[in-house]
Amino acid sequence: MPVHNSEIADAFEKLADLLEIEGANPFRVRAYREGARTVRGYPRSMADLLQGGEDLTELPAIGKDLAAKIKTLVDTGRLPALEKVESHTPAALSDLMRIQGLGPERVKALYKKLKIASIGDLNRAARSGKIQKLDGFGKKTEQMIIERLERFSSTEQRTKLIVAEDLVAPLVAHLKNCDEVKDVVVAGSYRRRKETVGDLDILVTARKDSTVMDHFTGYDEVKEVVSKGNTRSTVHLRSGMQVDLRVVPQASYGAALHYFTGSKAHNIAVRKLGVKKGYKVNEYGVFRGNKRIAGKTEEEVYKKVGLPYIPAELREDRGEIEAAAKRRLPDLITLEDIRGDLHCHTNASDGHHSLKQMAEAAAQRGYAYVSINDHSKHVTVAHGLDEKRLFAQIKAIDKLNEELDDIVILKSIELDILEDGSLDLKDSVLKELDFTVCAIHYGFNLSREKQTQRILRAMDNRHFNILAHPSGRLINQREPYEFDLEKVIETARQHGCFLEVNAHPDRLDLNDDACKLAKDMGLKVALATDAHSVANLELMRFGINQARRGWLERGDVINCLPLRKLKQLLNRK
DNA sequence: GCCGTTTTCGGCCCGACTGTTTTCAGTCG
Repeated sequence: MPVHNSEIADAFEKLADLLEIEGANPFRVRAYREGARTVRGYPRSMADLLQGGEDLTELPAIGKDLAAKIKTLVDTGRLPALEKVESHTPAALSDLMRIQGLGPERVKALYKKLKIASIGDLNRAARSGKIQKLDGFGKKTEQMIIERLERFSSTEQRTKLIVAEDLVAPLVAHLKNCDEVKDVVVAGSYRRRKETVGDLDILVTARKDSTVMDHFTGYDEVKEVVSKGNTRSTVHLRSGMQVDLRVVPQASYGAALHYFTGSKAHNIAVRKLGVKKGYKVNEYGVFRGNKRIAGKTEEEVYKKVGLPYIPAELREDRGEIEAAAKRRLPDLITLEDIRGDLHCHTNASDGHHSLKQMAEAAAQRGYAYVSINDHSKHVTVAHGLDEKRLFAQIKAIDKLNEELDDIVILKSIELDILEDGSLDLKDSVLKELDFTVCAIHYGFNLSREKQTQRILRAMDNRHFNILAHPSGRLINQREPYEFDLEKVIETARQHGCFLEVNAHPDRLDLNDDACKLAKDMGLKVALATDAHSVANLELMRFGINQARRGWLERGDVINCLPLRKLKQLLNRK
């Protein structure tokens, strides 16, 4: 079993936690955390990079030492440095750090004085009143620990963006109801349009002595006020979502928006640029000495540190700072660039609406074309189409295309890739289609090698055009299956195939990192909703979010092309 | 431990809130 990037990152983070508890050099601790972040977010596996003879110290935040540790982990599956630390500091102490309100100092004190080395120990000690007697702890801290422990197991998961949107709308409306509030904007990962959000960061502009904080904590849905100050408050909603509200004056709006949008890594990089120029950058502005020299808009802040405006979706410190400095930021795709949807179902399989309803809804969105991609016969639960029914659908589409003059329906299918890499329907019917979208719907547990071969073999069929939801993951529900994404991208490029960016908010597959990898490797993608109803066509915007996070431009997405050019690309011959 | 159009050594982002304190440490974002 090859070692996963996430396992390497976990090991580094654990090492960082334990070293921090031991009181190691804080910058050394940070170095492990930053190394972990690089490895976790990297779209290619460290194992593959090493096998290809690449130099890991080329990666950001990876130096000689971490590169050697990664190699050891990949070669042996073990990290001696971590084992050594674990021999004198219990590994489970890093679990205690996951509890909100417990950091390295408190965990160390709990371990040294009360021998607390696990969540269970902590629970017993808190409930027996031992913790409040410790120096630096008190009754409130003990109570806080008990409450957080109760919450600990249930609230680990991040919230899908589309779910967060439903929480945001009424809350923003509530805040706007406060007369003293001018602007309300949701910042954080929500504004960066990340596929999931951990909490909500909301920024409002108002005078410092306004009543907005009372208004905020008085919101109906607030279950618990965690902290409350003049400029910052934190609450938990009944839904379990944590919301941070920050209040800043109008003159700081841009600086605050930039700061609270993050990401943390992006902010640190921007601040470092500021320091180089002799400025201090914080949420109130850009300062030279005590004088604020920028802060009203985000553009101002970027300009002062020598950069053009960077779109929120790119702010992950994944190269956008360097690209901005060279004036080489991508001109990101927008929803208006999309000319059609390339993955839609009808009630012929598991969709809810008819061919005609789907086509008319797509036309209403201003699309020039839409493709119909019902399931193929292997997906029996979805009443997938066999050759005969697909022939019938092809005829129906031909007929409908004659009737409709404002949109073209493309004849397609969501074709199952069988376990041996063959396709679910005969070439005799596939050749009648405009193109195919092919997908894996079972056999998720094949080995990485077999799964990769399955996909590559499928691509050998000249009727294979687009690989749908390439990783098979369902956010918060199902991990991606094992396969070699890089090899799939490379083979797709050679064969004239494409990968889908499935826009459904449960999938968003390819994810952002993979979008960027495809782009860097010269492969275009198809952005498609996998709509199962007329309403689902609206989900395209989530795909746009993910594509923008993956640095994609109009030219990287095949359904930004007019129909004639699209058809040329989809004709493999 | 990483990193370098000042540096291969000496730096490493910045502020708010809480609780336990009599002036600040710890934690978080």
